[in-house]
Amino acid sequence: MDITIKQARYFVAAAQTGQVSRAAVDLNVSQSAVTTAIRDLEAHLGVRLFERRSKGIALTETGSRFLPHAEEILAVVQEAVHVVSEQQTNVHGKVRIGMSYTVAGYFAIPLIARVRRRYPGIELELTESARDTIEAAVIQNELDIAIILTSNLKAADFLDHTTLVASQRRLWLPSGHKLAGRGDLPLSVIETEPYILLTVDEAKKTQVRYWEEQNVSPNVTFETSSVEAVRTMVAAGMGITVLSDMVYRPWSLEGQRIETTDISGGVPPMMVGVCWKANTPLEPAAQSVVDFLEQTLVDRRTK
Amino acid sequence: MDITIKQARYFVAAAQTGQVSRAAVDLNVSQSAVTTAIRDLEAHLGVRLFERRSKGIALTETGSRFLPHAEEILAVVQEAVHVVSEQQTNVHGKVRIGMSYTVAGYFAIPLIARVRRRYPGIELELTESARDTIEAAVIQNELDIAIILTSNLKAADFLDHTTLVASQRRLWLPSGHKLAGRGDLPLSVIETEPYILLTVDEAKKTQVRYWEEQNVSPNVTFETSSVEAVRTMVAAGMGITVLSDMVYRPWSLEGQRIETTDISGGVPPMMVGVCWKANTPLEPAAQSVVDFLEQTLVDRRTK
DNA sequence: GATTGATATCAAAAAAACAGATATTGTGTT
DNA sequence: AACACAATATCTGTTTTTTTGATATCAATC
Repeated sequence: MDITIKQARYFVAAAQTGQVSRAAVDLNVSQSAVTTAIRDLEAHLGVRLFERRSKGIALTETGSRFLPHAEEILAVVQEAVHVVSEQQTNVHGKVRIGMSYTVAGYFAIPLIARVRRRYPGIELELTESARDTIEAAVIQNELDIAIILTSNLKAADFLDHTTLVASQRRLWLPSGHKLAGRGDLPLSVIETEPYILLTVDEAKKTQVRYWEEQNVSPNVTFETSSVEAVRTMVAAGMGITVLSDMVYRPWSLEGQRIETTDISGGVPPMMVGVCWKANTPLEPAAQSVVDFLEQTLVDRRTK
Repeated sequence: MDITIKQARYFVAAAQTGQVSRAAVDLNVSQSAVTTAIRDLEAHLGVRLFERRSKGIALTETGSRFLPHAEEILAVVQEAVHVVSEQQTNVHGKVRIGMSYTVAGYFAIPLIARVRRRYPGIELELTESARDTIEAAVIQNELDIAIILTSNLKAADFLDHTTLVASQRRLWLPSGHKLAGRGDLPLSVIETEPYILLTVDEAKKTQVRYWEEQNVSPNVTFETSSVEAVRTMVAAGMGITVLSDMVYRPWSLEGQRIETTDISGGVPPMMVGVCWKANTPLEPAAQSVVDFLEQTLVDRRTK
């Protein structure tokens, strides 16, 4: 009548390890328990979640759509269990939070929803806008905190910050591309392959920066501000790109697979963090939010 | 090792009906199944979720904190199951959404999180601000849609809308108040009892409006813009108020109980809806979001 | 075609959930 | 104080589900 939390947990473990047997070891149960849990889950949902391969399993397109939901189930359950053991959080007040667009879309909103449930006494006021605008607003006390990319803070002297996640940048390739599955390619491959450049937020500026540092000039054949467009084009074999794991999904909207490969020679990860006005103590409510975000993200795998 | 979805479902049913036996009937299981599920859940969490009373059960403070989380678990599970059965939603584009503060805090954010998971190809841009500002922005094409109180739209001629929820307004009383448990009191009781007035957003204006319609002049002893402050003051016996179920919680932050009573003679419910520029077809992405919101809210109890 | 490294299947055992009957509890009434 | 009433709690046997451990199967590679 219903899927179970256990099924979700086994599914997530299997998806993350890419192997039923390894997931079983991690979960301290037998391999057959995981296999049957996944089989029952698939039967219940009426879809195939994994492709069975000789080396393990790989998410189907449906499976990769289901994965974030399954993770969300586990997160929500954990949070529900947690909330009752905490003594009442009496913090209240208003916290004004700024987020840049990509961060909001791929990262912050689910966290914000959790903050709201956790601190019912705190009123949150959210704003999405460009990084520069947000930095300025924090400095002018128009925002209390900001969740933004912290790698290249402009007003770094006037802002304190902590990092929430460091999301690895990897090379995105269409499935079956000649470079796929090699691992540890040098960044210079983007000079010979057609390159799709994402221009949203400060993605372009960041990329240009580390190209220059490594003296690489990519062969840009298309620029777009839409992550989905990049995904579609890469999947269609129109080019390759380098983007962070935070925005990576293994399938394009059209259902074609996208692979990733590590890049050797140090492409910096994308740093997302929370920042606030330097040398100014935060209001208790804002401090609670910052603490919660740090704490929540500590035991999260960098994905 | 884990709570189960079934336990969450039974708990929610019991909390909503206020009776284990009634919940059991609704769920088509035996009363003992519900009782043991709740007992196991309480044992697992190590807290008491209900007070057992002769007429049924009532949430403890901890239980009422747990309830929204349990509901969230069920919602997330339902959504996870739903997402795999849908064929791929290819909609993409950008949708700019405006929300007023109260709506964002108590209603919209969890929905927005769901929209994001449901339509990964849609980029959402969120803005919170005052109702007037949002209406203007929609008309000037600076926002695509707005989630706001629709009872008193200012620019109603230029905006189309559909209602998402109608949240009943009820009288809030401290536990043990002489008027508690009576049911169907006339609105005129607020003339004799000290009244706490919420001033956030347009709450004040709305209240004044239906006071005038019914020729009632309340005995306002305190005004505040914080819902939590209202809750605390009512719980502490400093006055009573009339607010919608959307912002109602049975316990104050300090852990004191708040009761509600129906009001006879037609206090209008709070209408929350989504609106967009009249006579202008919505972009497909925005249309999808509107459709999703309507559809999601249809089978939700008006709480 | 044998080996390796993975998943799938099967049957028995263990654990969990359920229904139905009964006990208990708390309120209000007489 | 005893009783009736209306609810929840507990107990027991049964059914269902999950797990395990052993074995079968499959695909790639040597």
